[in-house]
Amino acid sequence: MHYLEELSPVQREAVITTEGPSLIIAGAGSGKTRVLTYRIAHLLQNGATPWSVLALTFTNKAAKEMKERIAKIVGEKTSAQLWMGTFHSIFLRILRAEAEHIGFQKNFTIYDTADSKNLVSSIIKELKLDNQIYKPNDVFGRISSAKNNLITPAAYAANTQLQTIDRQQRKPAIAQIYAMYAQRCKKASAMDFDDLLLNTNILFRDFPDVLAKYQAKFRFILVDEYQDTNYSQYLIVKKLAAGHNNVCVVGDDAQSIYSFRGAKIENILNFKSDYPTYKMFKLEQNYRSTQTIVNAANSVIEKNRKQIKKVSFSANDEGEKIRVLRAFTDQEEGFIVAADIIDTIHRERAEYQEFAILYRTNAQSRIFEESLRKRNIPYKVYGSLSFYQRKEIKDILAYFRLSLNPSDDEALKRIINYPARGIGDTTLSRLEAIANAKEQSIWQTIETIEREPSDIKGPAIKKVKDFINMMKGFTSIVVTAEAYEAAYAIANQSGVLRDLRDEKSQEGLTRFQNFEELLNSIKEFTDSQKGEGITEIITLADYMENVSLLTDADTEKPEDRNKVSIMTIHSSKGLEFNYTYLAGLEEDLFPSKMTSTSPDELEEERRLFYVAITRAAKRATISFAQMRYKWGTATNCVPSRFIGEIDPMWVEMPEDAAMRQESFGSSPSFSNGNQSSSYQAKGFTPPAQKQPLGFKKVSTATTSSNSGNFEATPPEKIFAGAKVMHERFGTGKVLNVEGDGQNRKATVFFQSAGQKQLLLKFARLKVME
DNA sequence: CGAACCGTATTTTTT
DNA sequence: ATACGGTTCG
Repeated sequence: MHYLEELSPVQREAVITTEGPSLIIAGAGSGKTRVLTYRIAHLLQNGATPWSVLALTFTNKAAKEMKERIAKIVGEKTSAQLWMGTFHSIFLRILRAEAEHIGFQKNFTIYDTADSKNLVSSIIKELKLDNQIYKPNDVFGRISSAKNNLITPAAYAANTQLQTIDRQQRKPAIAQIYAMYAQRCKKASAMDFDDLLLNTNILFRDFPDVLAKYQAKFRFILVDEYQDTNYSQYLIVKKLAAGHNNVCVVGDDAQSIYSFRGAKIENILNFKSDYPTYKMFKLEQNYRSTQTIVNAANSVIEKNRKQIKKVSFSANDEGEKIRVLRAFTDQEEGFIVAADIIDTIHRERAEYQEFAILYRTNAQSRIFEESLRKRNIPYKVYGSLSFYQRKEIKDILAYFRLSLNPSDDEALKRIINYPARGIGDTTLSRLEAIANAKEQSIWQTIETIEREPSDIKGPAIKKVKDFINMMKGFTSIVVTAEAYEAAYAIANQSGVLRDLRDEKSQEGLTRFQNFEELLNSIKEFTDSQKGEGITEIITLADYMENVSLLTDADTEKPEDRNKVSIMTIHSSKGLEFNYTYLAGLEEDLFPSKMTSTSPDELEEERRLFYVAITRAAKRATISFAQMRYKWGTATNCVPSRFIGEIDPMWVEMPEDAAMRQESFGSSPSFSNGNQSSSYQAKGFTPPAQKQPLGFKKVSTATTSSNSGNFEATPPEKIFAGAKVMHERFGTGKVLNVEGDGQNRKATVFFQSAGQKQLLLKFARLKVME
């Protein structure tokens, strides 16, 4: 029972109180994972069977980490039988088992966010709605949040409140789009992420005996990060917990940062009323960070209204003050951080893996990648473009998906003409129209195409038939062959393999390597399954089930160990580093521009800031830039209000600008002198404009080939009344110019084309003398 | 039908 | 800056 001795008195109580509802409020760095793992280990050692324990997490990473730690205590055989995983993966497993109850086939596909958005997009197009008003992103967001609140299409249409909002926003058709979306998913035998939770709720609501079965099965339920559950997840837990009433939730209201995807902080705040017999355990000691860091974080989070009172404290060293670094530009910020990492490594004998650079938006990663690369610092970017979201990977996975589920329209649309086989948009949209009219999948439509009169021509029919026949070969391979064999055969026979191999560019090579990596991962998967004593053939279906919910850092490789981590604050949650750099602390960036209007959202940003600060064990460093490129244009920045919200007692503010100039001798580059005044005020002279006035080369950012080079006049030289020449429209006269900086627009009258409005940044205009 | 090209929107966070 | 959608041309 030695493990109990490694725990503080409160932690121990939280571990051994296994009966009844428990609420564990776990502040940052309070040993939450340790308590959860020991609690599970304790359950198992006191007679609970592993399959009666349900442990729900938010990320695969958290689940994996916990599994490994439990395996060390109770052995891998036992831990492998736990029902431990993300909400999505656990209920996917249950939904597959119970699919027929709710009218789905066992082999249903999972639409990822991209598939979902594509589908929404095509419905908007089909309804001939203006996609400026009905932005697919927005609409999908509405659908998603409806689902997370368990509002079905019918309920949505009947809900006067929602209807009023939609009408006010001039989007009355959302209910209809939602209904069509749901119907299309069903037809394609597909569920999106939100459906996994929604359909679980439907299953439990409509089939009491199924619910009873799982209630009886799961004697002990544990939920990690309870503050981040949405209504749908909350209700699933509540229903299951009604069986044995042994539910243990762990969370920290101060770290609730996912309300944008429907998380309800109220779920943790109201736990006491949902489970009146609950016991509460407050883990208030922070074992991770210095006193300074904990105190600084507390001084910020105090400013939030909604919270459970607790005193987070640290008994570690007092530590150093939080440093604030000021940079002139975003580039300099990258330079400073890289220099400081090198400095710290030399001075404190630190290792790369002890460092993390955290930021608000993924767009900020690039600058740090560049600055670290320049200094030869190894780094790993987390959660940027996930491996599984790369085009080449999605393409080949689409083949697998379609082979397993011919109804999967999104997969079919993706690959019917990849590699190119002469099936164009016209043919595809005609097929789609027929499929929609007959409420069947595109695959079915193609199979029965000759029997119907249609405006699809003979040659086109032959091509789609060939495609289907090829796919039919794959559908039979898929059920009999080993996953790897099937995958290889499909890649080979479909022509994808050749297409990737033929690509000669550097980019193409990377794509081919990614493809190889995918095949390797399939191989690894089958091998590892066999290692676990599974003797049947491991098919591609088995692999796909695993892969569909994998997203980011699940594919961690050993060579990534000793590297600096670069990631968003969101993905840093739950992690810790000795040294952290929190970058881009500027108004409109952090707090984000989108949130600064509503107080609730601002509180969430503040919690996000709290999460960021508390990632550091030894030293936290904050930085901001005074000028940053946004959307390709230079913008002046104001330091974030959050810097001022930290009690000054724990902060070391930047030194004088004059000093800094000596220590950071880089000369930041400027696109133009527009912002020069603020630099000169600090005694800094921007470099002279390199760009000579007059004509300059413009290479459009949109095409990789520079074939379109054209002598053009810089925007500054365009003024009302000037005669100009345009590559396509010929000569014209400028009527007026409006806007500023790079966003200047000119209205030009061309003899050939009439009046045109041109964004000067892109327009290829030449002033005629 | 497909490549080349232009213009616009994008950038808040993710299972 | 870049990704994507839409349009035009071969």
